[in-house]
Amino acid sequence: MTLPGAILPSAAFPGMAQDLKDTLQLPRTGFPMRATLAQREPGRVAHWERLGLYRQIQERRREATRAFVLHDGPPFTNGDVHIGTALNKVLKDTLNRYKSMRGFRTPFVPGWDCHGLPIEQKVSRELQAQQQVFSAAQLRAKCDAFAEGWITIQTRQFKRLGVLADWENQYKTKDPAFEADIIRSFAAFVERGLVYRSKKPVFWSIPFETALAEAEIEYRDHVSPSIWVRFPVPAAEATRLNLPSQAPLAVLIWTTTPWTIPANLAVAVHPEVDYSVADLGKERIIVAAALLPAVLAAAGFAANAPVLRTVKGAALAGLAPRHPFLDRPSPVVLADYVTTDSGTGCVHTAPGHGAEDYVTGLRSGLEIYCPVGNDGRYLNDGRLPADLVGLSTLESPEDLAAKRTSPANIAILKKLDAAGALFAKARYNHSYPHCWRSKTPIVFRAVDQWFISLDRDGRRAAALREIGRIAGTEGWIPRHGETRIRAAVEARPDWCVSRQRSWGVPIPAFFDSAGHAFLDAGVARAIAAKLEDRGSNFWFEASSAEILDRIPLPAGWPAATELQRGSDTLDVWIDSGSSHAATLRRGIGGTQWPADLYLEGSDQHRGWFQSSLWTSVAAYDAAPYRAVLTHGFIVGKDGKKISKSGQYEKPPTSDNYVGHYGADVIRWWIASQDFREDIRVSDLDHDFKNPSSILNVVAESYRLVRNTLRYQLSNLFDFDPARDAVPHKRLDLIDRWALHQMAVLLRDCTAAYDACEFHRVYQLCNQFCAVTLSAVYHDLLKDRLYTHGTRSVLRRSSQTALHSIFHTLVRLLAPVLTFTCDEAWSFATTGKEYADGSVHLEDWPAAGAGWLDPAADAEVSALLRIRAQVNETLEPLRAAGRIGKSLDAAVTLRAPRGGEIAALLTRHRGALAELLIVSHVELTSGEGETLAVEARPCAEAGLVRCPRCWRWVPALVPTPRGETCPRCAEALAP
RNA sequence: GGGCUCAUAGCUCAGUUGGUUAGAGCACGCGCUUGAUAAGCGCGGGGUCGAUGGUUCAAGUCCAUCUGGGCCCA
Repeated sequence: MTLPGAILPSAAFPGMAQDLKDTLQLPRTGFPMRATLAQREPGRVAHWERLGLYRQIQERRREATRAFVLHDGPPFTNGDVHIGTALNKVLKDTLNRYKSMRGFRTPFVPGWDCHGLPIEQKVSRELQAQQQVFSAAQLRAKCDAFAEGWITIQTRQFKRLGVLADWENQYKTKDPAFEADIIRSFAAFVERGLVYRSKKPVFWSIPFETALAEAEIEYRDHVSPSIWVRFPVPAAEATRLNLPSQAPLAVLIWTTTPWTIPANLAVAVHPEVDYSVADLGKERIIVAAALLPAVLAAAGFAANAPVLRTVKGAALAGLAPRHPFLDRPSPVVLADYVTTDSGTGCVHTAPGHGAEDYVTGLRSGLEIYCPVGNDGRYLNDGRLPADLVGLSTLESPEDLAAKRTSPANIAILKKLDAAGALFAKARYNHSYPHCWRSKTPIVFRAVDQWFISLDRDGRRAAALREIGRIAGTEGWIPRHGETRIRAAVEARPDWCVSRQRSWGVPIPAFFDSAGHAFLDAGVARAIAAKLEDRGSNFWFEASSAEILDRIPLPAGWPAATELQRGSDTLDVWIDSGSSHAATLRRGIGGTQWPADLYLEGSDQHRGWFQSSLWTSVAAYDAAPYRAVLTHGFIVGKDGKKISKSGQYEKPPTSDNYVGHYGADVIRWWIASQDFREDIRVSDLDHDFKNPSSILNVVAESYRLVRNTLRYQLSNLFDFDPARDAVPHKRLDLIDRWALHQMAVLLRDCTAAYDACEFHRVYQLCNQFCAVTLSAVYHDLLKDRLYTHGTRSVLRRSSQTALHSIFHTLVRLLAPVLTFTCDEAWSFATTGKEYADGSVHLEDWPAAGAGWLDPAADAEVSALLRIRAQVNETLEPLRAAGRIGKSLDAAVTLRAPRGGEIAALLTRHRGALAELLIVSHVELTSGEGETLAVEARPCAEAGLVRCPRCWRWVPALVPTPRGETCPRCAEALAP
């Protein structure tokens, strides 16, 4: 029936073609090509929960000699898991899974950071909106419920990402036992004598008598008195610094908060700025040269006052002008933040009333002086004039409505005027911070705070020593992490740990009626034990006597009944910084101290890495981690940050990304980029349909890998390794080559995992699947897998290799593609979607004996270079429509006579057609220097096409199912 | 403004101690296949290596300055 030289159109003989097709060993698998991850992954999450996969993995490594403890940094419990948080958790999960497969015991206890202002503020705003009056304990209960709600949600979102963790033993900073350990961490600082009391300025709401956080501030337009004030320079002082002394001389300052003048302790100037001594006739003033005209204009002077001297600010340092109405000097100090944008260039400095003033005060050894009480009134501290005592700095809503300034301001203006110090005054419109609840202007005032000294008892030196020790074992990854934390630790001022908040861990301090503070490590520990038992609300609800009941008080303490408990809470950085003590030290969930690794964003050099280091160095004189690995931040496709909400229609939450792409694609994306630098992501709006967007490219790559696994699975449907495996020595050359490539990939990927360079795993595997397997190995294997009979040794040889490669690859990728690999592994081992086992319970793959085969690699690599040349030759034929698939071509290879290529080709004469995926190869020799390739359609070479295997052969032979090539006839034989 | 850090094809990454015409995968374009088929194969185009200046016989690689990002401070 077959006409020689003609392509058999299968459509003309559909029955027969179908008949023959049925004799092929075509791929078979239930593993779906379409992943539909977003729909199907939740099923596997539930499956893993049923299996208790985390427990099973821990159980399997229970006796492991090596442990890998990755200590989880707690995310804040006030919203959905952000894509950046997802990145962090997935990196941890990937590493844990890898280490577990490598044989490590990998307990992973997840944690939650529950306390803090953002939650307290959100909750109190809600209560406020409901017009509810609430106690601290009530507010705390609401905050607790709020945090708990988000823990539930975030847990689900983390699980959805495929993160495995010991959720039963998770730690929460709000748990009583954890809170107790926070207090014990604090007690360790107390024990070393590091905790002291000092003042620091805070935003203060007078009506509520409370400190405010930045987030509780609203900026509103406000009219303030703007005043220029003389600080007279005594003649002797002027002479001392070689300034004109013949007429009255004054340093001129400018301020919009007259009420802070009584707290003035210095005048700050910039060392590099030029200052003029201007002669106004009756007096001389010192101001920044650049601001002289503006100052003169403000006071109604002509702009042409003669300048007697110009000096750098640095030359004024140490000059001691007098306070305008108090009997004390106000020395000139230097400060870099002084500008000549406004004012006089001579900055009124009250360390108790301003952030920069405070820093300058600390640096210059000034007192942090604040003569204003909680109620906003001047205190009777024996240093203020009697007529000021009791005056309020508050501008009430009535004052504001009447555009009246505060009683304190009015009094100060009068006082300055009376003292002859008021050079000029004006009304000043500006944006000024107001309390979000009372809508009144806040004041900045220093209040007593608890501080931790970082230098006493050699703690800073100890921290730096630990940083160096970790660097010595290459523990800072990347290496410049050391520079960063070292700079942070070296530069950090003493740690202000008290907060005037409710939603936090109470500072176990007491006060007598005179306001003296009492703090003791032993008492603190006893209170920790009590709160561990009764919950920390006990502190807020009970009396001091109840709190201190049966707690022995140290010598020198008043009776408990005379004490009042403090109301401050601890800085939340102490909370999370105590996590190593509250979990690792206690061996929660099988963990141990110190951690092998902390893995967080690089911002934590100044945050958690540092706070953990301080608490640990205080308590144990050692760092709580052996190594610290940091990742960068997620940025948009333009390289700019995406964290600002509102930029996108859909917020960049983990669920939004997972819902579109599936967790495995997100995990594949996370693996694809070098996370030590910025990590780019496409958005969910404009980029969703763009095939070139980052996530769509990654999704495409995912499909490639998935199909590669599917090809292997589907061609192993009739392969039983116990029955059909071919010993390695008897494997066909191309199969040995493939196993060699697999062994190399395994070696390289293992090294990449060990170095936490997942992007190399991505690149290597992508390349391996796309080129080594799909384009080369899998493509040329189709002929023997589909058309050789089940008795074919070559087919079994290839299946042996495919089986090994599949089981290696699926485990190699399991730490990253957790869902897909488990699914593929399940189909491979049971033929079903879900199995009782899991790829995640398997060991890390090992290359079989003989897999590394450089000889086979060299041979096949050389042949593949020839294949590339053949493909190039074939392309014009295809373009001209003379051939379709490469199997339609007959090729002549003319190698240089007696050369290496000729020898190579001769050695593999029998395998060339299959390797090149052509029907016929003819070897000849020629004189040229290089290999010459010629190709023509098989039809023109007098060959006929076998309707079964589609190869062109010299002649067909009859079979019961029609004519086929001799090889197919043999395959069809019973 | 300061500390740390990054910059190689449209995207993600390689580029060893400076040494041939700077590579890969994906994406893109043009074909093929229809027995991996919402798959697979082939071929191809595409980069003044952020900019400028310098060191050198030779610079993506070393140095300086600048520009533009990121994190942390101020």
